[in-house]
Formats: sequence, C-alpha cells, structure tokens
Amino acid sequence: MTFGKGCHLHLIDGSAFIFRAYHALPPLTRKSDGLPIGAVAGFCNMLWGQLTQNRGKSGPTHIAVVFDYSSKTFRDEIYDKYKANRPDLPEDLRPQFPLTREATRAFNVACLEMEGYEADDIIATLARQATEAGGDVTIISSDKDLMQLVGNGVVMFDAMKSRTIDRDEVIEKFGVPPERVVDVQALAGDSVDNVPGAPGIGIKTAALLINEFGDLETLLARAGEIKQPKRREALEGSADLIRISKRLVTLDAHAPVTGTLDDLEVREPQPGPLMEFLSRMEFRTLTRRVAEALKIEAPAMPDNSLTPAHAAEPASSPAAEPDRVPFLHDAYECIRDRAALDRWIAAIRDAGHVAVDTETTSLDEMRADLVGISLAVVPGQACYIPLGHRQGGDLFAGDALTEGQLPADTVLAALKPVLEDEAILKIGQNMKYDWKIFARHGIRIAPFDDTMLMSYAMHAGLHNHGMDGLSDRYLGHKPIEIKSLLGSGKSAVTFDRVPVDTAVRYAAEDADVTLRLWQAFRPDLHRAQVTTVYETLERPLVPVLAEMEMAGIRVDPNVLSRMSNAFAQQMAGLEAGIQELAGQPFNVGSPKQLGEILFDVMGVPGGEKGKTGAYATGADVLEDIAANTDLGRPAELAARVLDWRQVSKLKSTYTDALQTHINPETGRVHTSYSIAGANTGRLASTDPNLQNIPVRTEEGRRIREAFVAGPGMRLVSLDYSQIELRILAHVADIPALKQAFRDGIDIHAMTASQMFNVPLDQMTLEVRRRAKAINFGVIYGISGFGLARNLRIPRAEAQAFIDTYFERFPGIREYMDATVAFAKDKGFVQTLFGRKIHTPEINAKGPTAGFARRAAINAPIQGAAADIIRRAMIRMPPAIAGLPARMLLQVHDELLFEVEDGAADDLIAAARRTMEGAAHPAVHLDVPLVVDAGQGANWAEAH
DNA sequence: TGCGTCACG
DNA sequence: GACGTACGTGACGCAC
Repeated sequence: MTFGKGCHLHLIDGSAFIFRAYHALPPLTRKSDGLPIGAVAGFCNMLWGQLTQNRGKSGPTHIAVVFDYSSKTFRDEIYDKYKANRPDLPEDLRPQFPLTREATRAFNVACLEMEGYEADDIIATLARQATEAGGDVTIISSDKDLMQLVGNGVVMFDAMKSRTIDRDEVIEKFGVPPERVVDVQALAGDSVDNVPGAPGIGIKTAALLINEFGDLETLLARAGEIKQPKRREALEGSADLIRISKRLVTLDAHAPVTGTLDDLEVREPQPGPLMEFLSRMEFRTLTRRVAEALKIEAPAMPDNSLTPAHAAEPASSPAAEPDRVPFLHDAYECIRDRAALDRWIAAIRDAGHVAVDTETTSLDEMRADLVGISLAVVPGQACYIPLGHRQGGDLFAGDALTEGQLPADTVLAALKPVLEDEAILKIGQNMKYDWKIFARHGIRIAPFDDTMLMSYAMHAGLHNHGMDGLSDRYLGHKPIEIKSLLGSGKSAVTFDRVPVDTAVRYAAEDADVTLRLWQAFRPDLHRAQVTTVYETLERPLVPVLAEMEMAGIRVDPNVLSRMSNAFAQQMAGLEAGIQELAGQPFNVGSPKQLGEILFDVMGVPGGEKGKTGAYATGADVLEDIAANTDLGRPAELAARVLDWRQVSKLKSTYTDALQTHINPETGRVHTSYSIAGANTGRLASTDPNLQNIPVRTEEGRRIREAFVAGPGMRLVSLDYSQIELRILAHVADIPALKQAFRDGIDIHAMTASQMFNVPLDQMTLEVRRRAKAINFGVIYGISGFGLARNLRIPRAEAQAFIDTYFERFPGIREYMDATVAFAKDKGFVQTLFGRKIHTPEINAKGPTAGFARRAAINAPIQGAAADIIRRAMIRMPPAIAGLPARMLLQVHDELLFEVEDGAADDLIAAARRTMEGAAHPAVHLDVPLVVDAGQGANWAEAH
C-alpha cells in the first residue's frame, strides 16, 4: 500500500518508552543469570499494548519505533553545553538499550535511528512526510519537545495516561498554539536539557510575551517596549542565547531519513522469532499472552522466571509492602517435627529465596556450636528450628538436650540441598558468619545475598551496617536485643541456655528482619548504582575470607611464652629503675600518674593537659623530654618509660594475648575480617587483629617469628609496592610521577629531586626522607601543621615544602580541589572501581570540616587500593587452584600464603600475576602495579 | 565505658 | 584572623 490519504502513521518515541518502563517498574532481573531486564519487560508490554489495542479502523496502517542513536547530535555543535546536565545512565539500564531494539524487531516493527539526530527529529521528519502525503499521524509520547508538531493531522498520545494530546492540550500546557511552542521554549529554556533561554523567564512569562508581541523575532526586535525592567534586560542581554535556544528546541523536519513511509507498513509478528526472543528474556506472562493472541503454543519456561526484586509476592499482595506487615512475634513458628520442616522447605522452593540466620553458642565461628536455625520467606512469617537447646539452671538435668527438638543431623541433611541449590537465593545479614557455621557442617551456601554488604555498598560513611541499626533505620522497627536473652557481663549465658519459646521470638525475628531489609535494599542498590561494587567487590569476598579465617595461621605458643617471660623480666627491671628515678613508687602504666610525676613532682616544664585534665604523655612528648639532656633525671626517666611502654605493649597485646587466641583444636589462630568495618573499603581484622603485628622495630619484628608454616610448608608473602602513590599518580594524572613508576625509579628520591633541584645521584637520605613524608602527606590531605609535626621542623618551613610540591606537581592540587568539590556537591566520593564513600560532614563548619575534607581526599586513594587487593583475593583461589597452597592473611597491601615446600616459586609466580593484573579489565591504570615477594619458615623471614 | 596510648598499612 | 589539623584501623590498661 502506498502511503497517502486514509493512512495512519503511529510513531513511537522508543527512548521515552524505555525510561518510563525503567522508572515505573522495580528492577527486575532475568532469573537465569541476573541480567537487568525490567526496562525491556516494560518496553515489550507497552509495545504489545500499542500493537493490540488499536487494531481495526482507528488503528495504524503504518508504524515505527524511533530511538535516539547516541547522545551526540548536531545540537552539540550549536551549543556545547546542550544536555550537559544529564545525569549518567543508571548502570543497570545501559545494557538494556540494545535489547529494546531487538525487541522492536522481534515484534516485526520498523526500528529507526540515525546518527547525529535525536529521535524527535526523525519523528518530525516522518510526521511532515506523512501529512504532506495526506495521511494522519499519532505520536506515542508525552514529551513536551514534540508538542510543536501537533496540528495539521498530527496528534500525540500519552500511552501511560491513555490520553490524546491535541492542539487544545498544547495550548493548555504552553499558553500558545503548537506553532509558537518553540518561541516559548526558547525564552523559558530547559534546565533538564540545559537549554539556556532568558534568565528569570519561565513558561508563563514567555507565553505572555509571545502572545503580546506575536512571535519571538518581533519580541526581540521590540524588547525595548517592555515595561518591566527585569524582563527587558533579560531579553536584551540574552538575545543571542535565546536565538541559540530556539535552534536547539526546534526539531529538524528535514532530517535525511532513508527509506520511505511505505517501508513502515504494519506487519504481523512472525511467531518464531518473537517467541524465541520473549522466552529468551524469560518473560513468562507476556510470552503466554502473545502466544494466545497469535493462537500458537507458548514455549516451555521455568516458573517464576522473573525475580521480582522489590516484593516476594505478586504486586497485588499486601505482603509486597514490606513496612506494612507488622512484626508479630507470636506468629513465628517453632519447627519441632519433620512434617513442618518439609512444609517450610516446599515453601522455600516455591519462592526461590529464603532468609537464613543461625544461632550458636559463640561469636567465634570456629568454636561456636549450632543451637538453632531460623528461616523466613514472606515478611511476617518466619520460623525457628531449635537444635541444640539445653536445660538451664537445673544441676541434675546437666547438659542434656531439651525435649522436642529435631536431630541436628536430620535438619541439616534436609536443608543442605536447599542451601546449596543454585536456583534458591539465600539471604543473610553478615553471611560470612553463617557461611562458616554451615561450612563446618559440610554445607557450602550458594548463591546468597548479604544485607550487611548491600548496606555497606550503598551507605559506607553514613552509618554502620549492623542488623539492629538497619532495622531501626530502614524498617522503623527495633528488634529484640540479644542482651535481653543472654544478659551481659559475668552473668551472661550462651544461647543454648535460652528457653526455646523465648528463642523463637528472637531468632525468627532476625530472619524476618533480614528478609525485609533485603526487599527494601534490592531496588535501592540499583538506584545507587553500586550493584557492580556489591557483586564484584563485596559479595564474592565472603567465601574467600571464610576459607582464610577457617584455615587460620599456625602460631608457636612456645616462642610466644618464652618472649612473654623475657619481657616480664625486662619490664620489672625498667620499672625499678623508673621508680628510683622518680623517687617514689607509682604505676608506670598509668599516664595520669606518670604525668604528675614528670610535670608536678619533677618539675619538667611545658606539660600540656588534655581535655580530661591529665597531662599528655604520648610517645612524642616523652621523646622530646628524653632528647633534652639538660633536664637530667626526667630525661632518663622518659627514655626508660618509652622502653617500658614498648615492651609492655608487645607483651600485653601480642605475646600474651596471641596465646589465648590459639584454637586448641587446630593449633592455629583464626582471625575474623570485617568486610563492612572500614569506610574506605579496607578490611579490618579482629579477635585477634593480625593486621597490626609489629614489624617496624627489631624487637617487635621478632613476634613474627612465632607465626610459622605447618610441617613441610613455607610461608610466602607478597605485597604491593607503593600502591597508594601509584593510584595517586593515576587518578591525579601526574605525568612526572607516572613516568617515574613506569621507569621503576625510587619515587621518593624522584620527588625530592624535583622539589629541591638535587640530582638523583647526589640525593641525601635526609632530603629523601622529607620528600617521602610529603608524598604520604599528600595522600592524607596534607597540611603545613601536620607535616611540620611529622618532620619536626618549623611550620613555615613545612608550608614552604608543600608550596614547592604543588608548584612542581600542579595536578595534585587540582585533584584535591576537584575531589572536595565533588564531595560537597554529591555528598560522597568514589574510587576508580565505583565504590562510594559518603562524606556527610563535608559541608560542616569548624575543625570538623578539616577532618572531612582530608578524609574525602584520602578515601578514593585508600579505597582504590583496597578495591584492587579485593579483586586479587577474589581471583586468587582459582588462580592457585592447582598448587598445594592457600591464602591465610591480608594486611591491606600484603597477602600471606602457606604453601608446601618446593611449590613456593610457582605460587609466587601465580599470585604475583593475579595481584599485578588485579585492576584489569575494569580499570586500565597508567602505571604498572608491582608486587614484591618473600618466603621463609616464619612470617619474619617471609616478609 | 571513655580515654590515652600504640601497633599496623 | 583564629580555629584545629596529617588518612584508615583494633586492642590494651587505667580511671571513672
């Protein structure tokens, strides 16, 4: 059919469809692989609706979906800031664009786009061609930019509101008829598209002026007649910008569209390709509907294909409103028989997901015994399975298990297939804990989500990520506190002593809360654009860390106890000497008493009191006193206290405490890493902290000799060389620093050479030391005061160094300023890998602002380094899978391994490759990452 | 429980 | 012009 009178062309604004679909729907994902697919689903539904509802005489004879080709168009040539304000595309939307093109073709509908032109221009051109040929046009869109086309056989149709937009509607919206709409838009401008317009003039005023003067050119020519001075000045001062604005908003009805209108004739969908596409997308309902309409059989598909991210239940169910369901503790079920357990397992399989929580006898997963398991599938409905509750208080009952509990083995055997089922998502709060508990029972949980880590990815820097806090903040519900069950302090009991009835209310609530948090966080994760961070940097780390913690590191208690004894003697000797110098006995470990002895009794000048009224007696203060030999006895005393403190620290924190952390079953120390502890993305090690084992002094380093490899094994240590400075060189884009790293030269010496004009071969250690301090200072958000204190030089001198540094490397200051400006604007900073660190205090007043500013400067650098080693750790198990080796510890830029004798070199090669390539392919650094390696029988030798 | 101190990167 | 200041952690002992 040749296009002409009686023909009706429908032009669908495809880009508008996509955005509306994206924002109208929760972030659905394809079940088989998690591909974000919500916008495609909405797009297909809307397109199908368009194709079906208008069949018959009022329906289209010709149809096309029109897309924007890319963000770059001829309008960018007219005005370089056009659409410059547009926020970045959500990361889960971008991959859906090509799929919507594919969908359009699958429905056998013409799909148009053209380089250099917006969809609106193509629509304008086709509408002109169609009306010139005598046909009618309906534009399926509600975009105000298309309203200039209305009239002369062209109407618009708002598909969301099922409302036709004709000439009257346009007049209602703009105050002028369609042919004058561009004049109004030119004057009013558009903040969304960054069309400048005239300052202070909105649509109302613009319409008023156009109606008074007739059209834009007349208005501009006679602007002098306008009475209101502000309007007059706005027009006279911005005439050029207004004319540019008009060119920006005027659609090009003569775009070089290829093909003819005849190509757009409505065609029946081809069942084959359409069914293939819809079933590949796993759109279950739409596939069925389309199949029915085409009178063909729908292809088979698994149930619940789409994973609704926001609601466990269909949208019509009240359960879809997570915060509306009250917490009813009496409604929680206690599972005491096999039938009830099987009922729950069936419900879990039906839903495809389950929130899980374990109750145990200890926070130390390596010593904890399983006491019970709670599950939740639907908000408000949760259960608790008691397994290991014991009689409390009754001497005669002793350790006997209470009646009416299913055997733990039976329950674990029944749950194992569910917990390991690839098709069932397990949801937990701090999953590493439960993962380890189950791992000790031979169950490896997968796949899983972790609400603590979701919160961390979204909210780092804003608040902590513990369950009680998250529940209070995001669900408006304060869960039962564990303290109310166990008590605190000396009288605290373990969870197995809690009566089952009480335990049900507490434990099931935890699963309930976790499930609701997950439902609340899922869509937010996409909106905050941290899905990739969560999925690549947080979640996969859980099993990796769990394995490392379970492996533990062998610590030789004999070495430690010998050292403890030696330290004790040393301390006693020092203590006697100190008290003799003081002339009286006192507690050397009390800063308060020491301060009084030094400054009041012995009369050392210059004592400074802190906020508690006590004298400051930190190492820097004591060092100053010790160095001042004029003082005599007090200097000697200060020097001995410094020695005493060092020994005391080593004994109490390391040689004594570490012994108590040796697990009697494994003979090893099992630290626990918190993934969501440090705001910057770094891990934190606790119970014990194995990230601060001494290394800087000779005496301290000997403690590392107690960390030994198992029999027939060696320890291997690999650490990133200068990783934070390398990241700084990359992100601040400093050519001299980048070149130095590429050439492999001493970075601190290079800095010194550039700053002080000293050739590298004449560099003194002192000059290099200063440059090193400045390099670190930069990473920390340098200040003259801080550098002066660190280098113990006058403040003016330190400031001069900093000034020189910024002169030689001007990019550093630009980076710092840009980072702080970004933080002030957005409230967070970001690493190269997309990790967000919030900076809520950045706009504060007073000293707080200084802290926030420096933290904001440091966070992207420290955070990127943390991201890189996380990536390396996640890839490490497969990278060393063939080797008799395992990863034991992470110390921010170092990984420590245990490997069988003879395989150390192979391990070093594999691990080094993984670490040096860890930024790829997400980020291509302008500087190489370099990893140093060492090996030995103990950690001191390996480091 | 808060603070001062000090161990690490 | 004064304020205060290097970034990020965890564990210990003392004093309340």
